[in-house]
This record gives sequence, C-alpha cells and structure tokens, in this order.
Amino acid sequence: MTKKQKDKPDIVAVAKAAGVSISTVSRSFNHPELLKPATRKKIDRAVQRLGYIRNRAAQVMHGRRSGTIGLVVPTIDNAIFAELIQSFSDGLDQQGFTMLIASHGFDLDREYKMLRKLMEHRVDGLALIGLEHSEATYQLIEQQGVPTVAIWNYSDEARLSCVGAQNSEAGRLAARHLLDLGHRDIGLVFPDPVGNDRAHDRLHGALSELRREKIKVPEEWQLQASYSIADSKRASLSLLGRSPRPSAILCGNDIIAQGVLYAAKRLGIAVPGELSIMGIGDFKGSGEIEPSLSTIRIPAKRIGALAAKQIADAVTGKSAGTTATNYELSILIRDSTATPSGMANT
Amino acid sequence: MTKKQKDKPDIVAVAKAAGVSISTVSRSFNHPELLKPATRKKIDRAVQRLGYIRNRAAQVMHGRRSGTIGLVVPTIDNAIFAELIQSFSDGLDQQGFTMLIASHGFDLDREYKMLRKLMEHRVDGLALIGLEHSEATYQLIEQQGVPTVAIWNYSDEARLSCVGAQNSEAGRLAARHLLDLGHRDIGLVFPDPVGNDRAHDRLHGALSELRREKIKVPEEWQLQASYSIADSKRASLSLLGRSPRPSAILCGNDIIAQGVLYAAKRLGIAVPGELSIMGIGDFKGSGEIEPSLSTIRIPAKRIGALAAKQIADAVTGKSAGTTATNYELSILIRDSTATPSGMANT
DNA sequence: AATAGTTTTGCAAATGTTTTCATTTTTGGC
DNA sequence: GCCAAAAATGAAAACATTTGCAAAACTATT
Repeated sequence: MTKKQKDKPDIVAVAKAAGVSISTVSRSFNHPELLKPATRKKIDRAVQRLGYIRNRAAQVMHGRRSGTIGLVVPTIDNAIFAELIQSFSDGLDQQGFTMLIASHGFDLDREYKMLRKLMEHRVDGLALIGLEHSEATYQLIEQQGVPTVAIWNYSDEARLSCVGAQNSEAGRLAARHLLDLGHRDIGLVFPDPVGNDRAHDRLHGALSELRREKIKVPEEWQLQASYSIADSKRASLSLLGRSPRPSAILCGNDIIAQGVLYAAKRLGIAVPGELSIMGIGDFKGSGEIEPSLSTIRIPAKRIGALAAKQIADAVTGKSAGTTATNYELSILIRDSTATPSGMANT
Repeated sequence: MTKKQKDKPDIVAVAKAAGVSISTVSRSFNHPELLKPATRKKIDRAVQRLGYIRNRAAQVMHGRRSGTIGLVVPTIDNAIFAELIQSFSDGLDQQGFTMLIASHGFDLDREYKMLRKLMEHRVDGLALIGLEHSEATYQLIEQQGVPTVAIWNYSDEARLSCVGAQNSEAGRLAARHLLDLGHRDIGLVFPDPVGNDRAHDRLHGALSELRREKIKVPEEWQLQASYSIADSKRASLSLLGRSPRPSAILCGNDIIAQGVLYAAKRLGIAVPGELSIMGIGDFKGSGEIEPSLSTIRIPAKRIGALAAKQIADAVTGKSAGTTATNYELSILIRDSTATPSGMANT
C-alpha cells in the first residue's frame, strides 16, 4: 500500500483528504462555530471516509484534560459496591468522563500502587472508598494535586472531600433498633476491620451503643466474616448451632445478614420468631428476601451520583476546596427483626 | 515558586535535578540495565524528591501502548457481571493493564458510542459482552483494528474472538433437567431478549428442548422480567397466584430465580415440594440460598480470567487471529428442584 | 472600485516522551 | 600508561494535537 496502511489515520490525513490545514481540522472539533459551514462539511466527510478517531493522548499532551476519572475500590464483585460503581459511572458518563477502575482487595498498599498507576494515565480526578488510607496515599494525592473524593464515609475532619454517611451512626442505629425491640442477647458478625474503616466504624458504633445499655457481647458471639454469603453462613452456622445462642444478630452489612439468614433457615430457627437479624446497607434485593431484611439504609445510588458530580465539578473548576456531604441514614424495619421470643407476651 | 509551581514535574525537571540528560532518565525507566548503578540511583532520588510520575499520554504519542483495555458491559451493578468484571480486571492487572469501563444499559446504540469513546482514549484492546452488536459496532472494530474479545457467549462462526459458553445449551440443559424430573407444566421467566443474545439463546435453547417433548408453554406462563430480584418477584407473584400454575419454573438466570423463590415463599408455596425452580448461571451465593438453587454453572471467574489473558496476548502480539473458546457447562442439582408433587409416589 | 472591518484559515511552536545514532567515558589487556 | 573494545550517555527527531498570531478571503460601506 501507499504510506498509510496499518496505522490509524491522524489529523494530518484528514486535513489532506479535506484539502484544508491541520489547524482547521482541529478547530472543527474544538470550536466548530469558527468554521465556515462548507469547510466543516468537507472535514466531516473526510473524517467519516477515513474513519478518523481523535487521539486523546495527544490532546492531553497539550494540557487538555484526559477526560478520565479513576475509581479505586476494594472489590468490584461485591453487591456492596456494585450499585455505587454503576451510579458513579453513569454520573461521570453524563459529564463526558470515562471511568478507569482498579481494585485492591482491601489492601491499602495495593491501593497506593493502583493510585500511582491511575496517575500515570493522567486521570483528571480520583475517587476512593472510605477515609482510611495509607499515609503514602494521602501524600501522593496532596503532592500531585489531583482532585479527589472519598466515597461512602463521612467525617467533618476528613483530609479529603467526602460524600457518604456516618458508618458509626449506622452501627449505632442498628444496635438501637435491636435494643428497642428488647433484645439483650446480641451477636455480631462483621468483616475484618483492618483497612476497612466502614466496617470498623459500624462495629464500634454498635458496640458503644450496646455498652451504653451495659450489654456485653460474649467473645464467642462476635464473629468475623468476609463480605460473602458463603462465608457468613458458614461462620454463623457454628454460632447458631451452640447453646445458648443470641436472640438477635447484628450484621456488618446486608450480605452478611443474608448468610446468617440462610444459616438460621438451615438450622430450622425461625426468623424473626426465634432470631432477629439486622443488616446494614439496604442492598438491592434486601427488601425482597423472605423474610425481608431489616436494615439501615445507605443511599448508594445517590452517593455515587453525587460523588460523580462533585468530582466532575472539581475537575472542571466549577467548584474548589474540599467539601463534606453527609447523607442521612434511615432505618428500615422489615420482617427479619421482632421482639425476642422470651418477651413475646409481656 | 520559580518556573514550575502548579504543574507536575516532567522528565526534563528530573533530568535537570539528577544532572543527566533526558534520554538517560527515560532509559532508567525503560531499560534500567543499560545504566550505571550510580546514575540510576541519582535519578531515582530525583524522581523521589520531585514526585515525578511518568506520563503515559506522552508515551502513547510515541506509538507505545496505552496500557489500557476497554470493557463495555450492559450493566455493572448486576450480580451477573460483577464476578466477571472482577476477574477480568484482576487478570488485566496482572499483565500490567488498566481497565476502562463503560456500561450501556442493554442499548446497542449506546454501546457503539461507548466503543468510540474508549477508542479515543486509545485503548490497546476491547472486550464486549456477547456477540450481538450493531453492524456499526462490528465495522468500527474491524476498521480500527483494535484487538477485541467477546465475552460470555460462544459461537464457532463468531465474527470476533470469543470466550464463553453456549447459552442455548445452557437453556437446553436447564429444560432437560426439569423434564427429566418429570415436569410437564413449566413456566418461563426470562429477561427481554432484544439486544441480549445471552437471554435470547437461553430462552430458545429451553423452548426447543421443550418442543422436542411436545410440551407447549402457555402464553401466560411465559413472563418477562429484568435482571432484578424485585422485578422477577413481582412478575412471578402474579403467575404463581393464579391457578392452574406450573409445577416448575425455568429462569433466565439465578437472580430471576431468586425472585421467583421469594415469590413462592411469600405465597406459601413449598420449594421444591410444590414448585421446582431452576436457574442459570450459578452466581455467587446461589449455593447458599435456602433452598439452594439448582442451576447451570457458567464459570464466570474463569471466563473473565481467560478473556483477560487472551486480550492481553492479542495486544502484546503473543497471539494473533481470532480464537473461540467454549467453556463446558455443568448442571448443578441442588435443593430447589424435585420431582413434581403429582408424581411424588409413582 | 477602494477601504475598513470581519470572518476564516494557515503557520509554527509547544507539549512529554522514546529511540536512533553519535559521542564520550570506562574497562581491561598489554 | 596506551589502545581497542565495550559501556554509558547525550542530541535531536518524531509522535498527534492545540493555539496564538498573522495572513488571506470575504463583506459591506462609501
């Protein structure tokens, strides 16, 4: 073939094909209103004919934005984040951004590496989950000056802009609900709080509320389970198989609660008759499970959408400085919690 | 603040700080073995001190690969794809790639737009879900010559490399299982097959198997539900509330099956005693539900991992040409299916 | 038909990196 | 110490685009 054959057409090829200069082609993309309609049409046709697609990399080199936002999450394949990621992605898309995503499996050192990787790609902005990050991570963000938003957690003394809810409050509310129902024998199933401030905060919120009522949770009623139905079912099978067993179980999130629910069902323990189960999160489907899951609602969709808008605004200069948005939590009393059986007829 | 203040340090700044030439700095990244250890150390220190992060955009301009792979999915927030996306992402990460992701909500025209968007970012490779795409999409891929893999579906006459399973076979197997158990009154709950070849193929596989046994599914036993527990529960509540009702329901996937299961539970219909429920997919947690879900296993994790490897190999030139990989399906007989009650004691 | 605007277009520099080729420095054998 | 060979480094071109500035092409006014 001639000179071009394997490689993609560039703006020069388009210019030649349209019989105009490179600058004119460039302008037809960036400031079309400056062109004579006839010229614009010529260029459009050439673009069409050649199958030209603009090269963002070259634009970035000019100080243009890359049009990408990096999202770093612990895991993707987890009901917890799926809704959030979707709404975040949709929000970005609306603003013309593309999402680069990386996961670190709850390993904060890997998180740091992922951040660097995304920065090499010159993302215009970044989103992380939670506010617990390695010092290196925080320093990197500050040093590089990449607009960043922390999702899912709220703190008024956060080092980053954040959009989320108070997880300690979520834990507290969940505990409160069980206490209000009259439960005193309460078990806890939570994920490993290391490197996971959401879990940590929820657990401590719950524990502090229980402590206020002078309730102690025996060591063997405090279980750890990863964010998986299988894991939580396995863990709680042993807890529920023993005697005495708690009259209620407070779970670190709805997935764990689902596992506990199935464990109870497997053991023939009636929910909520003999055992109340409380979740946190209100994941998709939590209201449809039978019995439907009582839980603390954290509005993932709205959080994701707002986070997208915030980071986009920060990038485009529509806003500056750090902001902290706290979403109110609400308690959803459904069918998995009830008055403990011993008190049923008081 | 001398000359540089707001902008990120570049390779020139590093070179100056380290007292070497630009080329040497570049080499220290790309061919460190060519440098004298002392020089390398000087550069490393300068990089450290300045907080320099390489600029991929500039590398891309040099004909280097961008190190990104684009993934276009119908939705992210769906258990269906979550596992797949995670393993795909992990696989890419291992090979040093970063994932750009975009979702189109089962709209093939939007899919095309997303593809273009990703191509502007000069992704090295692309992954799509399924083999049904608009003609424009196929042409774009061929014209641009971006290595592409279709995930989740298999066909030996596919226009793209593919890694997946035969969805029609999955439908067939699911139907076969119910037939083998003795069911004749079978309901179907599937998602809208438009723009969704996975659903389409499964449905038709199932229908053809039923036809082989001369079984007709009444119109009112064929329901449509989106991939959501809520939707499928709602839809099947009406189906199951009527009389006569089927003795078994075959579902387009495990999420839908879950919805049907909860509907049955709500109505006090025993599963599998009075109603068998068959899923497709074997999603995370399907085995832990009570009763555990009989389903057709599609190995999402392995498919995602292999797809990642394939696309990485195609990009790095380790392989060429199109390939088609078919994963075998297996049937998982668990507790949600049984002999229909009328035949219980034959 | 010439002038003064105004609109449209082109030229060339700049962006951050890699790489080829040339040059300088180092090494080791004598 | 000297020389050839080997190792390490540097200079400059190339990549695809944007944009400030200048030139050219129109328009309307006289």
